[in-house]
Amino acid sequence: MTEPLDPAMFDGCSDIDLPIRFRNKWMGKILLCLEDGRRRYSELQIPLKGITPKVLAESLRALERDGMITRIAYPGMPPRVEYELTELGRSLREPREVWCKWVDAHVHELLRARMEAEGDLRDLNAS
Amino acid sequence: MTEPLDPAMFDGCSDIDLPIRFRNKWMGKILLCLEDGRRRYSELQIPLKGITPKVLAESLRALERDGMITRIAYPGMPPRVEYELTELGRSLREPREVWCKWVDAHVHELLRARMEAEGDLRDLNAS
DNA sequence: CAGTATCCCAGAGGATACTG
DNA sequence: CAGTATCCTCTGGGATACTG
Repeated sequence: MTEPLDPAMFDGCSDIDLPIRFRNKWMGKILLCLEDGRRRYSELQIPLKGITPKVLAESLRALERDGMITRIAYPGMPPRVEYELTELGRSLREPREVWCKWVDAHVHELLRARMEAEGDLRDLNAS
Repeated sequence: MTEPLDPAMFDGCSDIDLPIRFRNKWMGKILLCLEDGRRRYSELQIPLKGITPKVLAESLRALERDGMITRIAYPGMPPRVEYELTELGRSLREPREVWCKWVDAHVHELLRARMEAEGDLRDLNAS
């Protein structure tokens, strides 16, 4: 039989808890957008449909603080700023791709499960 | 040079957007707790230090709706309920481990980056 | 034991307008 | 162009008490 769970199971185990910053809605997309080269602020806004300037700026600052990206500002008018992945930021590619592969492979099961759950709810409401 | 970013970059690309449910604070830990066997509700509360019954119940319902776990209720008094990973739930192990390995390998760089950022802030405040 | 039922709050994220 | 500044909403998650 399975052993009892250790109360200290996660002590010193930052592995699971740390990625709070990656629970950010846009992080994954921003990182992906930067994966094939430097991008300007305004360039990022295009594929990131719906992101507001405030949220994009905040997300970029957070990624910068975490050492995931570098901000490169060119002096002059009009301003020109580019963002680029650091080595650390680039190293995220592998885990992200593994995750994406999982989703590709299982998204249908997941959606089906959710739809069945919805169906059950409808049944309940109907009764 | 890098090509312009496609405005429709994420169209039909659920890969990045879908895991909203996994942005849940406790999902990773719950899944991990279930990884080596069935667990009772009360057993889960122990390593998940600090989780409230409401949040644990909500998380379990969500995981169930997504087809990640199964709820097994034994009739009788006092009640006894066990949770178990489904095949789908078990398949999450690999991506989770890849992610954990990334954190293990890079947590120091991340923490150092954050501390440096803090330092910069202090410098600013001091000036 | 395995949960609900209530109430509450911080903070993530959005809308809009403005600026060096 | 590359952001700030404000204001606002919403909901994930916590605290506490109660129950079949």
